[in-house]
Amino acid sequence: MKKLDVDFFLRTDTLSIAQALLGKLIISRFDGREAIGRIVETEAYLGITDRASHAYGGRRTARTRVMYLPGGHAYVYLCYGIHHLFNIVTNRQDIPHAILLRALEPVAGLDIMMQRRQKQKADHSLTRGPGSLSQAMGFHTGLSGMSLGGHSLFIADDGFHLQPQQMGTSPRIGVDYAGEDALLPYRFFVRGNAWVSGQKNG
DNA sequence: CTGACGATTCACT
DNA sequence: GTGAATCGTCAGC
Repeated sequence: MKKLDVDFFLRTDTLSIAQALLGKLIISRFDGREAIGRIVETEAYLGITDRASHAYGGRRTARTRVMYLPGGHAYVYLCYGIHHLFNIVTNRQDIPHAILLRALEPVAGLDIMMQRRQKQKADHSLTRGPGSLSQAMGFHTGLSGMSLGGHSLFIADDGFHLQPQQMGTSPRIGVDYAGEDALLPYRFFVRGNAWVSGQKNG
C-alpha cells in the first residue's frame, strides 16, 4: 500500500483526478481508530465557472475558504443540517476545484464504521452515499482544511487496477439547480459495484 | 437579524 | 415513490 503524495492533487485536470481516484483507498485514523475504504464513486466540481460548485463566480466565504487552498486538503461541509459531505480540494492555490466522494467499498475497520453508523450489519448502506460514507469514516466539518498529507488522513494505492470499461460516467446527483451545468458528465463510478449510489450505476 | 434553502438520508406507504 | 428531518450558511434588509 503506497500513500499518495499531495502533489497528486495539485494537478490542474480535476476531471482526470476524479477518475484516477476510483479504486484508490482512503484511510482515516482518528482517536486511534483506523478505517479504510475503496473509492467507487466521485464527482468533480470545477470552481468559478461551474454553477454547481460552491465557488461558482469566485465566491469566497468562511465555509468555502478552504476550497482556495492548494490541492490536497479536505473540504467538508454540512448539508441539510445533518449530513457531512467530504471533498478533496484539487488544483493550485486560488483555483477552487474539488472532488466529492460519493461512495466507498469498506476494506478495513468495519466494526468502527458500523459503530459510527449505528448499524448491526455491514450492508451496502454502510458507505453508500456521501453523507453515509462520511459518517462511517468519521469525517465532519471540523476537519475542513485538514491536509491529506498527514498520518491521520490520506489516500493510498494498493495496486488495484480498474479496467477502462469498468468506469461509468453520468451527470452529477442533486444539482438540478445548476441549470445546464447539471447535465455535465462529471460523476464517475465503478460499474456494477454494489456500493455505488443513485440510479445510474450500470 | 431574518428567512430560504441545501453536492441527503431514512422511514413509511 | 413521497415527505420529513434539521441547522449552518449566506444574501438581503
